Amino acid sequence: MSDARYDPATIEPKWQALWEREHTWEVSNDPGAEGERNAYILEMLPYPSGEPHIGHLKNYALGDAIAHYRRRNGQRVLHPMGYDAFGLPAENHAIRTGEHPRTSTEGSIAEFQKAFRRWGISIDWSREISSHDPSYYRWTQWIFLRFFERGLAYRKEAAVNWCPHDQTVLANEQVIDGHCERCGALVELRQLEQWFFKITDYADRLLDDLDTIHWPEHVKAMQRNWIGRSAGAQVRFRCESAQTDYEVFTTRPDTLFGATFFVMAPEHPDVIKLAAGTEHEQAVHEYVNRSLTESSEARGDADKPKTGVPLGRTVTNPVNGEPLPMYVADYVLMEYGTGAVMGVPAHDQRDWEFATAFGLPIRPVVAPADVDDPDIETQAFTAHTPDERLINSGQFSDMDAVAGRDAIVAWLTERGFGHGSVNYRLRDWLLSRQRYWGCPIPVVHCEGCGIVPVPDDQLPVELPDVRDYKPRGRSPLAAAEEWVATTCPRCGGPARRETDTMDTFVDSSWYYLRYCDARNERAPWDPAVVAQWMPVDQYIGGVEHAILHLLYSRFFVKALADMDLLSVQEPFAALFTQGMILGPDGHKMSKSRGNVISPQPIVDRYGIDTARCYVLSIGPADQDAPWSEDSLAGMYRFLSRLWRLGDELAPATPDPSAATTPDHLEGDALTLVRKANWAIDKVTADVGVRWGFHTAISAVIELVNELYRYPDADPAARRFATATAASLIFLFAPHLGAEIYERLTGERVWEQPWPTADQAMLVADTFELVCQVNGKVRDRLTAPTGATRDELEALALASDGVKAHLNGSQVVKVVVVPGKLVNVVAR
RNA sequence: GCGGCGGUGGUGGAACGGUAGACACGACGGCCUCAAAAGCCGUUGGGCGCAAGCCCGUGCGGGUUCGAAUCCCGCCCGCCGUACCA
Repeated sequence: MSDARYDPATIEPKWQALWEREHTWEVSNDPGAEGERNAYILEMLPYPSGEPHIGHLKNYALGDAIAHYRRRNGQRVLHPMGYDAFGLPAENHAIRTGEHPRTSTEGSIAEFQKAFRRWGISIDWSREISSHDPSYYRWTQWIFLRFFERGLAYRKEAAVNWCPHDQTVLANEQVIDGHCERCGALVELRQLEQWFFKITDYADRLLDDLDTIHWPEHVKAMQRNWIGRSAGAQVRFRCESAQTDYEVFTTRPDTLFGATFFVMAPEHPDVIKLAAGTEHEQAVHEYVNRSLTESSEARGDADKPKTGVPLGRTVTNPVNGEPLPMYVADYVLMEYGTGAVMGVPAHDQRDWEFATAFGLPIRPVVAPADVDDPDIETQAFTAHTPDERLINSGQFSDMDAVAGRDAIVAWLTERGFGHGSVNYRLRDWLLSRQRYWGCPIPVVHCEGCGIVPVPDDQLPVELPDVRDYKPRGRSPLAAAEEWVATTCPRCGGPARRETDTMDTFVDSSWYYLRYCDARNERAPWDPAVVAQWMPVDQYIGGVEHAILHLLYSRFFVKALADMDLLSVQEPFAALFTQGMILGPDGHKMSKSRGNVISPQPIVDRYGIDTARCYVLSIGPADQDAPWSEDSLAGMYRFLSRLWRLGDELAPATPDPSAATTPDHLEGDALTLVRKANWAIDKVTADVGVRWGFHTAISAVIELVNELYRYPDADPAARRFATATAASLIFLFAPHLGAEIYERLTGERVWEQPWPTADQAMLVADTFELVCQVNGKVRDRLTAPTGATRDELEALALASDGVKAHLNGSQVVKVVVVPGKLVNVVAR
């Protein structure tokens, strides 16, 4: 056995230099050869802040394994890289240190570039992009203008989430439990004019098309919840004294006869007006003011007792003419539905609590089958039971609840009191930010013309340099007077530039399109080129982007497809969400916990191949798993064992036939070649079908263990088995795989087709027959592979173990699974 | 509440109706060595037994099946997402 040492520090740079020199991983946009298939493998682009961490390593090791696997299966693989370079962390760093965000960001990008090369990731560097580069954000602005032209980007004043710490507005998606996603500050509501994308226009398509993509169920579920489609009806209630109609949205039009009151949100514009002149005017004022100053977190607490104040007026229930007292209460939200609800305390828990607190009548109108009255003593009856029917509902009484609902909606529609309707939880995407380090919004404000888009030929609107990055409630850009002051492209008069910048999620909503045609200077992309690659065949990233990035990107693609700029409806045909690598203590890595493992020292000590194999071997790739230094060392030990085999078996002149099965096999040589074919079969299924990277690596370990078990087997068989191990491990340890494969065969492993298992080698002449009595294993025999059911049954019945356990009892039945086992059922 | 995922040795995990615990880590023992490191070879779910072997074991309780970690029903626990969404 070889006693030379596996030294990744000499092997790895050698191959990296070769791949770099030969541009090995670049693909052109020229159509491939006949029969060649294109594949687009993409990992989520990194946000360049500081240095890459261990999560990046796992992400790119995973994507790289897939990319290599697809290439060797004959596909032309697009595997690019870029940077999501705008954003708050760099800007906050600038506020602290005065260093320009561009300087720190580009420093960080350099770290990532270095790391990706040191990690040997097979990237097509000719397509590299960064979102902060004017040659990129020029097209972000161009896309914004296309959205603007179609009314998909618009300005409106609305109650928006305001982070007092970061001094900027936030999208709904960026508010977590009432706190800022970035800094954790308690978010306030402010009435401000802001830019929005009309993502709500796409709610139905975003929901329906989830059925067309191969994404993890939990991610689809999150998106469904977030879109929050509910079907119901819009119903109009007349307030005679105010001469106004108020509409409500309800998912339960079947309970309309059970309405006993009517509630409006404190933010509802008519609340103050309605109370004016009534005895409740003062109380309503106070209540509304209190609600508006309360944090969204405190107000959103569902356990909070119901509060409210009467408005001193009534509305009329259209189905029965009953007057319903009106209230203002903070459990009604202005943002959802119409900002007003009908109170049906018998069938809605919140209404039940409100009615109980205010002594309002609770009238059941839906009853389960065979029950006269539902139990509403301690809570609302909200369950949907089979065959439930309407009661106390005028002409609709005794109807089946589902039929009754439709009948009531039809009745309302006929008389103009309402109609069926659908509501969404999804709101439009608030995209403007009062911050510096982002893509400028390419419009100007002209006194005469209003909002005027910057013409395409004047793009990009470049981000000016400023001295002070500190947010002061308006964008730091507003201080760049010379930049702000401009002329109106329409009338030529004086105008001011928009000083808000875009949410960085805008930048990352289309980057995967730019990769396809990254150097195009006339357009963001050529639709014909994009059509070659899109959609992304396999997207890989963290589950933290399940809603934001993945929903926004889907919206972008649909909107761009509607403009005939794309021919696909979905950006990512398949998605894989990798699990986190936790600290050695089993907790999420964090500086404050002091459990952060940094990749660089690991790579220096063991080499990147060990690190890559390790992060893919700790468990199923979509699951979280803790870091273990010991297991990492174990992986190094395994790669060393493989390397020593290669070193020992490498002939003076490499022989390409080492990669093919030797002839005339018997004994240990046959065992080894069988094991090699078993490993090919196993790794192919694990990587190609099941995404079982950890079991794939285990299979190669088994193959190597087998080689150590038979050190005296025929060298040709050992070379074949070792070359096979190198060929398979190449997906995860590309440098070592290439090194050993070349030393044994003289060939470049990445230019070799993915190996195919020889079916004849997957079955042996004999197998171990498991003999059970009543389902319990009682014996194991060696049986010939082709044995018939009868032969197997006879073998089993004759075995000592079976006979000992039958011990006189009667055989009722014998189940035979050919090639596997015999189960004798006895009584 | 709702939605999604999960519960298997000391640890990470295998087994996708057919031998529970592959593979790895850790631990223990051995070989090599003056010694150590490295490496190599064993043993390693629990209990009883000198042994052959037997019994018990996949969160809990039922069920389907010749056979269940796996499928079905009912619980318990954990994680993730979301939540006064009418």
